Amino acid sequence: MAEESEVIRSRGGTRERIMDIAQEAVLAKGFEATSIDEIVAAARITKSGFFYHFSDKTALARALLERYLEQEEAIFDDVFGRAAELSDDPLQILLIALKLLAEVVENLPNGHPGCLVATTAYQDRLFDAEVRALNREGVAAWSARFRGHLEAVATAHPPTRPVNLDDLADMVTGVCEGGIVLQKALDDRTAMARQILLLRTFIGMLFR
Amino acid sequence: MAEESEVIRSRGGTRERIMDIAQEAVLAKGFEATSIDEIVAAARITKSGFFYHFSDKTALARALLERYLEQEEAIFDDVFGRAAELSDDPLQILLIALKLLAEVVENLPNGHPGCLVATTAYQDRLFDAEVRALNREGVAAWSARFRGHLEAVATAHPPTRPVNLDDLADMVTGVCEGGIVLQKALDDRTAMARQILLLRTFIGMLFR
DNA sequence: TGTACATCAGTGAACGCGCGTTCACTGATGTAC
DNA sequence: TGTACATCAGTGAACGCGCGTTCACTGATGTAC
Repeated sequence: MAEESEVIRSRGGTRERIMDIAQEAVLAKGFEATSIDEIVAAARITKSGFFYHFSDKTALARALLERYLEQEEAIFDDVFGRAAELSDDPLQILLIALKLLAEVVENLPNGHPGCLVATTAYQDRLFDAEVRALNREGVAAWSARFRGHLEAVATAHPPTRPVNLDDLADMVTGVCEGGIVLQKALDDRTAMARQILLLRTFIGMLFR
Repeated sequence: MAEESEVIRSRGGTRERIMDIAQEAVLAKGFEATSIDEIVAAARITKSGFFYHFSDKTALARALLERYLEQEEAIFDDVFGRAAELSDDPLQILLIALKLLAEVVENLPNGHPGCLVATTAYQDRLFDAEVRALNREGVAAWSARFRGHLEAVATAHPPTRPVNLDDLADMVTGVCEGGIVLQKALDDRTAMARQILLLRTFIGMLFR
């Protein structure tokens, strides 16, 4: 019975497995409270095995954040890409993309597990300038993307009230971040999707 | 020269000083990364002095969160109280209150230092059911307050589009939380106030 | 007003455990000739 | 096809430091009679 849990060398997958386990723990307890011991126990390797993949614990933090930012970019590419196939109007594309985004986060198994950008921001004294810069640039890239779409929308449909498009672009990120905090604090896995849909309603009102 | 830093027993103020120091550190590094050693060094007492005021470290977490929730309630009492003196119309009261709230957070010395509810939510596996319940009830109380105001607004000024008032009430909290994350991640101390003012614009549009 | 006792707000020394990190080593797979 | 060597993906044992917590004690202030 102990034999069935024999070691299966998962060729090349160990690093990703370490990161998956670490990310889940970091989003639930914070970075410092997540020990290498608990990670390697869950990953079924030894501590030295961890240090083969990461030179030290801060290298894990950097790798986690880099991977997370790439994954989020991929999600945004996906929803805006699918939206662009369904309409030619910039406003419709944005509204469809926000609807798709709400669906994506709603359909995650246990709701959105948390944003690594937010935990990093709330623990930034733990990290060096490089990680903080990565976090800043990650959020700035999201805002730049949304800002681009919003400019196209505003050109085709002048807003009914004067608004700062930079602030509105930031609000897309902000409502997502706030939605996740609500979700975690209220223990309500639907909060984030509902917040995104409400922002969508406001954007729909503004540009018509 | 070493003599001038003599011990001044700050009658009764030590506990508050411990909590001020701890809160600043918790909002910048997380709870577990904030050591009792560093707190007592900054507070100029010994470790045993800390344990005179708090039975253990989790008692500090609970006290911090309780105090924070009370302080936030006081701020909301203040802005809605001042707003109610300036108008009789529910919509105007809400819009004035949001403007005052934006001013309050903008005028904090270094911007809003961070929300303890958000850090707690992002580290909830560190805490027991009591602290998690406190956090949930704190956010629920904010939403209930906003929801009350929104009902009065909706009665006097029917919304121009169908919206769920519960979601909108949550959004006031959510935009604040998201604004703080943006502020920290982008290192831009004005982000939170601008997000609140943008939400105010949307609310103004919705009820007219 | 004086004395006895209680409470307040801490001090100082010690504790064991868990943490991140290092280092010499290993067995399986890949590559060159 | 066989052999030599290099690289990959780890293992196992040990390290010292910092962490939260405990415990016996203390000196100043407050209260009862």
